[in-house]
Amino acid sequence: MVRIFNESKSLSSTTKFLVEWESAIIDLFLNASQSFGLPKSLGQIYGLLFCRDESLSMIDIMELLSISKGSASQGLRALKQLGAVNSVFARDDRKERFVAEIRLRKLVSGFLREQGEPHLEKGLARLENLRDLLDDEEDFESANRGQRRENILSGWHRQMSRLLPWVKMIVGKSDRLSKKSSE
Amino acid sequence: MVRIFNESKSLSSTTKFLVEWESAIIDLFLNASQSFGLPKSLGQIYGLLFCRDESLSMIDIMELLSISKGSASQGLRALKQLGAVNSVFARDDRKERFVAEIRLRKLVSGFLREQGEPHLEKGLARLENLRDLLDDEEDFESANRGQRRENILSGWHRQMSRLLPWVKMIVGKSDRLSKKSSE
DNA sequence: AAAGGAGTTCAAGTTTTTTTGAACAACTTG
DNA sequence: CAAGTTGTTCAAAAAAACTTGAACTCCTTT
Repeated sequence: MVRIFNESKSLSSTTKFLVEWESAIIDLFLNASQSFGLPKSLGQIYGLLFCRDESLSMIDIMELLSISKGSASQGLRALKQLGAVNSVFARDDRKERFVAEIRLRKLVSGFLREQGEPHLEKGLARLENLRDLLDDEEDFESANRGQRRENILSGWHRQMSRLLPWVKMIVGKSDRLSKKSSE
Repeated sequence: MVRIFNESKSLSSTTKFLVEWESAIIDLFLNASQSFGLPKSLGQIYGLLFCRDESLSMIDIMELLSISKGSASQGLRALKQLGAVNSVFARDDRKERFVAEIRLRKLVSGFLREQGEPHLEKGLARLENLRDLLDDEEDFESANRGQRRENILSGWHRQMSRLLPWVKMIVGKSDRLSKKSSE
């Protein structure tokens, strides 16, 4: 009984193959993903969800993209972490289902939060470490040169820290304006 | 005669080993390089040049970093391409010598020019290709869904294109303000 | 024009990253 | 609670990226 229900639902709502333009979009995201330094599979999975109106289960994704369970599981976890996909839980169904986040503002801020901010923090720790090393430097010339470099790096760090909020703001603003056409 | 001159010059101006804080900075750039999706050796080379006041030849770089001729050559080419290092030609010397570009504005705009803009152009080409595929789509439902996706992607493309000039501007502005401390 | 230095190229080797799939854990159902 | 489903983990395999070094080009010097 339940089985019949599930099958009929799948047939009615989820096309079990990719049409040509969907493959093109998936390939587009695959490339984009790599240029952002993320694994290909993240791009593929996101691209697939981006194409579909209905939510997909992990198994749908594995089958449509011909990727392994492991890739699908890890890819979806990373995408959730980035805020690029959201889970949907349908009652009557034990499976978790996924949809793509299509608000650019959310995508960008998730990316900056997960990829940008950690690097800035790590950079701060490294600068502190550098200051410690400079305190121990005996040679005056060298210590002086190191100090000048430390100043430059501190300045860069400050400027990059200031940049991130602006990026979020600029993308966010345009996003809200263009929302009418996509939602 | 010439040999003696060159040797004495090298000894007086270029320390033939790395001090501790220099290694720390080189390591910092090595990591930064990777998080920007660039090869490690680019970061190492840039980091070394960043530390030194005097220009270095390719051979100096190979020796100080213990990297191969090939890496040094390719790394320096990529860094020049990015605008992150500049060549200096000393007369009396056939070797090309290099110095690091330390103006953040230049570094950021070079990076965006070489990494950001090409991706935006490629994206535009892909969008055109996508439109062609959609024109050929027979199924009405599918074509309609594809059209909605194409609209979203076009919007994103527009917004990202607008973002780049802002980033250059924001970093450029702060850079000019903090210039007094580094130059 | 031979010898030598500076720099480039690229096929082969090395390292790093990504993907796979089998084993496992957690839950439901009959 | 045995059997079935969903999803995670991680060691090993595969793929991708990076580095090396020998061969080569182009200059300059003797």
